[in-house]
Amino acid sequence: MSLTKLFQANGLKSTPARKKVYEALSKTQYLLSVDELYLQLVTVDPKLSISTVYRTLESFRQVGLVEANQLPGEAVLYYELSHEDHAHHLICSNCHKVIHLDECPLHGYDELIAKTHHFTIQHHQLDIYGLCESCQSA
Amino acid sequence: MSLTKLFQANGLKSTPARKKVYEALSKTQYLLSVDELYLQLVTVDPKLSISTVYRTLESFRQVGLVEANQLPGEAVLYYELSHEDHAHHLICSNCHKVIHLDECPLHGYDELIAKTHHFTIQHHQLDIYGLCESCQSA
DNA sequence: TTTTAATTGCGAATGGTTTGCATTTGCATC
DNA sequence: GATGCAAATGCAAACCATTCGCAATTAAAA
Repeated sequence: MSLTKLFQANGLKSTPARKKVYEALSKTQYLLSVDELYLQLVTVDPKLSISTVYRTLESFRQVGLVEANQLPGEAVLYYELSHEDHAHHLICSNCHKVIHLDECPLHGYDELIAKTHHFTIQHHQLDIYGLCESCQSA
Repeated sequence: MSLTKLFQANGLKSTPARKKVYEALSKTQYLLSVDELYLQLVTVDPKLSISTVYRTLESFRQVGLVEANQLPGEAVLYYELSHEDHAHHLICSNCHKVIHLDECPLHGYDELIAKTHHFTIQHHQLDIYGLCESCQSA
């Protein structure tokens, strides 16, 4: 499916800025902040506005194309394309390289815990932080 | 151990503001934002500055007395007293009531995953979100 | 091609957090 | 208990990531 069709299928107009943002996210194995994304894209399109990057990511997020992640101790959000069934991550604290876990290590244990405490569970968040192979060497 | 001694043991002077912040955190079962904490304390001490609340929490955090939590979709941090061995939470999305899990549901499975992907693990984050009993009724 | 609503760029506004600085306050020492 | 000094505080200003208003541009349906 072309990007244009993907966007239109989600009720979004296909624009150069949106294509660039999507392509940048699809090519990286790292979580990217708005700033990182903007700095990377503005070199190609000097009149790109950072507002557009914010708005594009928010549009994408609303239709489920991207996901926003908060990293411990950092104020900014880090974005990645959505990967269904890949809710959990192995994240390099240093370079923000991310590996998607294709299985939830909890295996429903969260629901058991919630029930014990009379909670109605909505969702859970699990991320594992460490150093990736390259960052260990450096 | 008195609060004064607790603070001094951590290299912090014992001040009224710090006692108030600590007491407020020790009495609640909810995660509290800086603002919530400030609004609560300023009624007792009208000339308390919100800067002091920020600085107090940051001092506490640095010596490990409190922990800061980010809630999904919220920009502000939520604080609680540190509970050793209670790294994971059951958090009510509505009222921010928190229940501390006294066991890690991963049981070291995170290290196994990390090893598989050549990551050196540093830490992980696991929080379960839902509605507490009171918020389910309401 | 025309029309219309969505998108963009730009700059200003926002809001949570931090900082500078003068004042106050713990608390160690006398 | 009085004194001295570094730490803590209050206040206002600064900061900075993010959002917003608005006019100009552009995608895409008619």
